[in-house]
Amino acid sequence: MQQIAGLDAVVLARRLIGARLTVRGAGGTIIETEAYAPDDPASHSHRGPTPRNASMFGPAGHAYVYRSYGIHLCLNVVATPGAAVLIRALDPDTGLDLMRARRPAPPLCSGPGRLTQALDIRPDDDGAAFDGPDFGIVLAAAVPDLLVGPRIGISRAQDLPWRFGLAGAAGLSRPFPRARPDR
DNA sequence: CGCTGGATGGTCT
DNA sequence: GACCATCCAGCGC
Repeated sequence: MQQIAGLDAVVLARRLIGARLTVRGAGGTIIETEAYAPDDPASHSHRGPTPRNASMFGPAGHAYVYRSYGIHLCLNVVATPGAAVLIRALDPDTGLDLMRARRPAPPLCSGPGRLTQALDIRPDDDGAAFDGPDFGIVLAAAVPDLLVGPRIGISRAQDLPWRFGLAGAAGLSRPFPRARPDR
């Protein structure tokens, strides 16, 4: 995808807030992301390429899909080699019936595991292009007000403020500690 | 509200 | 054998 190719993971994580994500006819507005960098101890790419994280070292603008806690899948957008952005929450507005059928109990898309279930992300989506037939991303026309905070659910590099949210959005996976918008 | 523990499986030490 | 980029139900306040 031309607009996001080559962007640093932190820059991309910020730019994806407010963007529109669609997967096979379902989707909505991205309201929460996290950045993972190559030299980042919390990143799967930290120790170099492996079979699991191979797509993190593949083309930018493609998906990195991995299984989390043996149960859930998580969806990332590859940034630079070894760097990716985790999509943590969506404000769903398209294909709501599809999503509700896949996830009977709300919330639909508040959390990385929940949104992959609602969007019917599958393990073989790993490596798929976001400008391909199944996935689409359209960046926001204007830069929205962002919330910034530490990443969720990690045990290392907990101090890095690499979690981003859309200010005022309902449906964040968790509140941001910091009350004030970043800009 | 908050906290705790179980589910569940691949990856890495 | 340990460790998770998670979610949910159950319990106590």
